[in-house]
Amino acid sequence: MDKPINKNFITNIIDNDNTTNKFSGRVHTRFPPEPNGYLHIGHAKSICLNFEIAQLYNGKCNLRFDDTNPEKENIEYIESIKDDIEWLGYKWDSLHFASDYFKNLYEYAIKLINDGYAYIDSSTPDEIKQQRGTLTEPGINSKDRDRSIKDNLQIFEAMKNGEYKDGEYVLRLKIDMASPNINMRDPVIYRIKKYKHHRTGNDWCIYPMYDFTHCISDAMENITHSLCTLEFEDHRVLYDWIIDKIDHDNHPQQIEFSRLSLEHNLMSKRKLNELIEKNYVLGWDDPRMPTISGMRRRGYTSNSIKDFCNRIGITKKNSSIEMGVLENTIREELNISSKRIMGVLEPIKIVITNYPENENENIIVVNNPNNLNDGERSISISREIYIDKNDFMEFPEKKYYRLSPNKEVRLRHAFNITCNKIIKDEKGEITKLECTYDPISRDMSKGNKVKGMIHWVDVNNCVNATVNIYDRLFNDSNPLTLENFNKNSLIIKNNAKLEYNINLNDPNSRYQFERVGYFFQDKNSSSDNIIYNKIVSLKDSWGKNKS
RNA sequence: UGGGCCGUCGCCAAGAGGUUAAGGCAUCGGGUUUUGAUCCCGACAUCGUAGGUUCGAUUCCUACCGGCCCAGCCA
Repeated sequence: MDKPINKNFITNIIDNDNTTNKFSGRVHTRFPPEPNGYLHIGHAKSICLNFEIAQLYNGKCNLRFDDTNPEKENIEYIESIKDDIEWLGYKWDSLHFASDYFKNLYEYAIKLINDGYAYIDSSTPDEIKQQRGTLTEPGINSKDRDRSIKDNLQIFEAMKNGEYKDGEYVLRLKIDMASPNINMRDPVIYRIKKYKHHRTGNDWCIYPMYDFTHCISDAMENITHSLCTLEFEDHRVLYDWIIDKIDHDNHPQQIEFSRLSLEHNLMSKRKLNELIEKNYVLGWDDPRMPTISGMRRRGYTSNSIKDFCNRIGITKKNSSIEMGVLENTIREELNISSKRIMGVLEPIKIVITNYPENENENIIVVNNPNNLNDGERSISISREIYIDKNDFMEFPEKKYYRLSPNKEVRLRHAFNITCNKIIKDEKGEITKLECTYDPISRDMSKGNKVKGMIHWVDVNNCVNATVNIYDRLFNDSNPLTLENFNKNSLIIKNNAKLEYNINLNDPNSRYQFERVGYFFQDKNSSSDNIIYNKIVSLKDSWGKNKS
């Protein structure tokens, strides 16, 4: 997707800012993740927005880790986030950590104390909660609200020096306990937390909170447009209040847009982590996960993810995107870019009784009928082949036009066969089919016209593989808990037979297994355990009508 | 019930006083095609409701209705 980002209400705001010269024509965004989990497709929406906007306006986009809560954050997450952004194909203009600003933040806090805009509170968390009031009732002032500036300064410094225990004191802004906006009721901006930080070690035992940190970090980085999700709308007045009170000359504009939600998925780092902890999935990069790393492992391309983000748009409306939009995006790309091969997921053996033994023939076929530049390959067929179990029905339902007893069907790229005999084991399971082929039908124009065409693989010229078939993570379109987990979200086909032309040494190539779907080699695939993951099915208007 | 937002086709989403109310996904027809795929053609909304302003409103105003967010020393 090299086309530019679609215009949206945010680009409209920027266009307007540019005409009024609000930021002298500058556009500088940032993507500010907290390193407390892996990035998911919802983050991709934000990443694309921020980076694409910077690109569109010849501006800049920073990557800044919002690492103000050492208890939840770690280096593994930082590395994975950088890795995912790079994989998406974006380059940040500069890399920052909120923790780099701890000193500045501390100094700004002192300024606010000096100016009478912040005070030290010794209230307990419970007292603070009580005094905050409710949605409909105003809060009441803390007993410490009028502590002297001198005392505030002295205690704040002692807090920093580690002289108090966790929770003993906090620094709060002095705004308005009666504000209808609860965020303005003297928010806590510093807490004591004697916890080793992944970057600053034990340098600090007080840590600034989001509301105080984020706006100042934006201002310091010269950000112009601070894009965030809807739940921060109520925080914008506080954001503006702080920038005004510290009197910073760069006052970024916070603009909120709605989060992405994808049907049949969860988009909460906490719950995704729970899926891992409770062994519903194998890890952050499990191909079923809506994480960037999971989708990458499954076989989604970075372009398809960017294209998807562009298609869904940016608004302030809460919305939920159907899986079909995502699936169609990757299908559209892969239809053009991926070579076709044949692959049988659940094999049934067919013996073509009138085909000579110990012989085989090679057939030249195009790699991608929708992209002839992909060239041709040679496939092999002989007396014994495999076809997929669901391409045969002993008692065919109406309009089933694949293989069934005494019916003729065409083998893709080869010739027509007719099923003459079903061979079953003692349990009644079909083990083999005996068919005859019509030599004349090698020439399509000469054989019988048949409606059905199925894929197959030569028994003597194929590779064994395990194929993972994925389905939606949750059955419910809007899962709220893990209870609705789809137990069939992973079905392992461990006896698949793939056409020998598949290039096992090229882990980056994606294939269409004809009539089935698009597949990608799993990262754990090896020469003695070949594993492919289904990225997405082909559309199937027949199967769909049945279920 | 305080405050902040949102409401255009099944799902997204343009449009901002006069438009045939874009486009994508989905769906339904039909045509190519021996991948039930792709591709191509066609069908598919009067804009949450009710009033008002106006020659004229999805676009402005008012009131309702419906939905989301906020009472962490999380972000």
